[in-house]
Amino acid sequence: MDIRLTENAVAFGGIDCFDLEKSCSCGQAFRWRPYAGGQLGIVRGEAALLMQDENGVTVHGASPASAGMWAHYLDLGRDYSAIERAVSKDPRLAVCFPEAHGIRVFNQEPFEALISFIISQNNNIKRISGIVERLCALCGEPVEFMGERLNAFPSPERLAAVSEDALTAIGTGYRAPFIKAAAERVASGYDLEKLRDMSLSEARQELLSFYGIGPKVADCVLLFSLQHSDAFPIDVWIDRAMKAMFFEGSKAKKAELYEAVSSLGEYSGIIQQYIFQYARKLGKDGLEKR
DNA sequence: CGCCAGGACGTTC
DNA sequence: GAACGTCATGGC
Repeated sequence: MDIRLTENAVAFGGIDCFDLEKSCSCGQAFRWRPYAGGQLGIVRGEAALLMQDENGVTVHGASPASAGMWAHYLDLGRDYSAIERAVSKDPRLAVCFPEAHGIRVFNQEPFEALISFIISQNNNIKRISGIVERLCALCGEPVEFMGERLNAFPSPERLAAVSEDALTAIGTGYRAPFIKAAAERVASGYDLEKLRDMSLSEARQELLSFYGIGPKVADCVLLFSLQHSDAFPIDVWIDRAMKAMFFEGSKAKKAELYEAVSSLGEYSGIIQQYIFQYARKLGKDGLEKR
C-alpha cells in the first residue's frame, strides 16, 4: 500500500480486494451514502468523501494527520487477497463470490457500533440507516462539509442526555430503553476499548451484561469495531445461508452450526460478512432452492 | 393488506 | 437449558 498526502485529501494506492461501494452498502455501517460518484460520510467527527478509481481510494477532506485513522477505518493493513484466496479454496464458501468480492470489514468507532447494532435488532438495513441518521441529527455535533451539513455520531454524553421519548420519536421503537441504558453506562465511564484486548468469549460476556444486547449484537460490535475478526454474528440471513451451504438446507442443530463456524478459523467474522452479502443477494427463495 | 427485518426479554415448560 | 409470545416500526 502507498499513501499520497495533499493538503485536503489522502490517497491510498496499491490496494487489492477493495470494492468501496460494496463495503459501504453491505450492512456493516449505516452512515455512508452515495454522493458524486463516491461515498459521503463521517467517522470520528471527520467528514469525508471517499472516491475510488483504478489507482485506489481517495479520502477527500482528510488531513495528513488523519491518514492513519482512515487507513485503520478502512482496514487497509489486512491482506484481503489472502483471505479471499483461502475462501475460494473451500467449495462450500466459494459460492459467495463474486457477490462478496472486495468487501472489507471496517473498524468503526465502538460506541457508534454499539448503538447502531442495538438499533439493528429485528429491523431492516434501510430503516436502520434512517434511524441512525435521525439520531445523529438529533444530538450529533454538526459539521459543514462541501456545502453539506453532516452530523457526527453523538458522544455517549450527548446521547445519554436525550430523553427516552425523544428516542422513540425518531423511530427506535421498543429499543429506546436499550439505547438509553447503553449510552448512560458508557457515559458514566464504561470503557468499550478494554474489550479490544480481551479474549472473544470474555468480551462477549461483558457485552451481554448490557440491557438489550444479546449474542448477535455483541458479536457485531466486536467484529465491526473492536477487531475481533473471529466474532461471528448470526442473524436470520446467516442462519439460512449456513444451513444451505453447510447442511444442504436441512435443519442443523445449534451445536452443529457453531462447530461449522469454528472450523472457519480466525477470520471467520470476515467470512461471515461474505456469506451475509451472498445471502442477501440470493434472497430467501434463492437460498432455499439453490 | 400481511410478512419481514443484522433479536432480545420475560415467562413457561 | 430450550421453546414460546411479545415488543415498535416501516420497507416491500
